[in-house]
Amino acid sequence: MDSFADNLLIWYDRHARTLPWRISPADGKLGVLPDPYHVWLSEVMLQQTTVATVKAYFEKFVARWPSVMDLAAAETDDVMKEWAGLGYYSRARNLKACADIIAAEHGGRFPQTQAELLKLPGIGDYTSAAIAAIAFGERASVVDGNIERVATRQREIETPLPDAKKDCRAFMGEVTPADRPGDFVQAMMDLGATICTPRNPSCVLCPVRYGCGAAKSGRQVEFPVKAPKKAKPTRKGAAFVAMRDDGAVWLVKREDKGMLGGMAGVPTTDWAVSKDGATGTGAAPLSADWKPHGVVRHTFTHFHLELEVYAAQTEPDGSGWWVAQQDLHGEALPTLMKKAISSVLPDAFKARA
DNA sequence: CAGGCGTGGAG
DNA sequence: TCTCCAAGCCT
Repeated sequence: MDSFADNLLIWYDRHARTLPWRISPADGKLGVLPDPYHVWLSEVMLQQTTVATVKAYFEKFVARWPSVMDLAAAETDDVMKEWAGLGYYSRARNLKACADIIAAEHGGRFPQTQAELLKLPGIGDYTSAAIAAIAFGERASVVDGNIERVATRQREIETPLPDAKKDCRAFMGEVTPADRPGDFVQAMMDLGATICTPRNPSCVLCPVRYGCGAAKSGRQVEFPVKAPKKAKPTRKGAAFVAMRDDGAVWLVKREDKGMLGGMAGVPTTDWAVSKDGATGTGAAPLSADWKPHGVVRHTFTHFHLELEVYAAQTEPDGSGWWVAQQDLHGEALPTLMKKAISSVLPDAFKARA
């Protein structure tokens, strides 16, 4: 009894993180699997998003929609409002679409195999395997960023990501136990998050250090090897904060496709497409005495944005709605939009009593 | 299949 | 300030 899995699970039973969507070894419910709804919701939120950020969102969602049937009965706009600030907004639309399918076609119960889960919107290779393993005990092949790091270090896999992913999957196929596969993948992720970290890994505390090729050679931080990144271009655009006499702000709903799709915001130029220069009040959605309020800088995954913000007292026409300043926090406003509005109205999103 | 798609924290 | 990046998915 000295396998990779044994060593890792012994460590996990002592050091597992306590997380709101998880049944921890510390809960004393050995063998009890967590609610698939909780696993699914947390896994979708955790896609490219930190645990620290997700916790509060997860708690809010579960409090408001305790089951997948509740989420299916919700309005999409309300889901977008609760998701605001979490990013990657297509996840929220897919989340709702997935809940609708589970309610309508699966009687409110999640499919129990990776293959079936994979068919659902917003559930890909990783998430389907994670739900199957954690919620249903399937010995599925789970590979996420943490596991890629652990695997490439264990085996000193020199192939750059993402090509190394199949080697990582092979590694997981070798080490994943038939017993407790869900705990095992969570243990791998906890190890990657707390011990086998990108920088300054704590190898001296690692339960699987003796089998680790990179620890032996001292090349831990050289793995995983990644393809070089492309430089981010800088794009420019303009945003228009239209205000009514009573201070209310004019919002519009953005198109479902593209940047910040389906979210609310102030009117902007088409900065998602324009490479540059589409700024200035000439591009304003309506003519008014626009006053410049400086530039908001924001960085997305693949470009930097310099957004010139203009403000005016004006009555826009077209589709949109007025929102009193004290109600702005309840709208589906992405962080960029909160920044733009705050540059004109510094107190708009200040903490409320 | 390479690129689109957010955000906030760490170093 | 800037770079990296955190439990990826979709097209």
